[in-house]
Amino acid sequence: MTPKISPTFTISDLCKEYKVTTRTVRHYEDLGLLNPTRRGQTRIYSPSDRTRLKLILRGKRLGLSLEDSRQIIDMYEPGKNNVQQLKTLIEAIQLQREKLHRQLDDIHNLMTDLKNAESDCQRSLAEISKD
Amino acid sequence: MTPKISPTFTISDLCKEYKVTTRTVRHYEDLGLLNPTRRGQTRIYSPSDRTRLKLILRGKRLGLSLEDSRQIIDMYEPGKNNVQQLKTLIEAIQLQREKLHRQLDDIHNLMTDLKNAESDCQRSLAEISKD
DNA sequence: CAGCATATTGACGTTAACGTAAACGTCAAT
DNA sequence: ATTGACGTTTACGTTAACGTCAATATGCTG
Repeated sequence: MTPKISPTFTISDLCKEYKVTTRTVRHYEDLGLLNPTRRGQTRIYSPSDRTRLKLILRGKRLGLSLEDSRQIIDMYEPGKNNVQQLKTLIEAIQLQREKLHRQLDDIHNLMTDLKNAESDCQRSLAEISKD
Repeated sequence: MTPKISPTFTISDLCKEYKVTTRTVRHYEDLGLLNPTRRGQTRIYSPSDRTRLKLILRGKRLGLSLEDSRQIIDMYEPGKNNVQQLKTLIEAIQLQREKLHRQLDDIHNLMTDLKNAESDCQRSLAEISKD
């Protein structure tokens, strides 16, 4: 078995891929959201680091704070063996899910509103072109 | 026909209803998102003001900036007669709708992730209780 | 090996969205 | 006439999430 060698990324690799600045990526590291290894003093990012970054940015698009994202990402790694911790974690997950449900509602409503607004505009345009 | 008299609200009425502080509501006014009338120097809010506040808060839950919300709310009032303005407005509306579609995608993915995370937790719990 | 791109670490600056505190007006009830 | 409960303006403070330098190191490339 040839030991699968996973690819690595430089900071600018990730920055180009996700359209963020190096400052942003380093900032996420300051907050403990990313933990790249080092070659010398240069940061080396693993595929898992890359995924975490992707998840952070998804969180941002949903209006989550970086702190929120950090917690959510931590939910994916059930390193917690303690029963109580597991139960607490499940509760936290369910809370997040409920929040997402509400957000789905909001989006649906806003989409409807915008659809109507657009229809109104179209109608106005049609009116105008009638002369 | 008795002229329908619409209800009015004080600042604290709205604050209680939507769980925000007076500072927040006044802040929205500073930014031009609300325009209450005055009785003396006291703010009087109309049902329409109330609706606008509700829309602003919905925007916030979706991660919109106040500036974004202001623009979106303006989209509902097509006071724009000019053809070019209407076309520009329609484009803006469509952009917002695309963004919402992306957000729907993000939410769906995040929901799936959380569902899986929860399943993992449940399984771990089941494992533990097997002794 | 010189040069240039790319990396690093500070450290101060900025913007959005309020918080917080002071100092004051208003009105109804005691 | 004083006491609350609510309202107002003004203004400085705070937090999150980076931006923007500056000074310095590292590493490939001709």
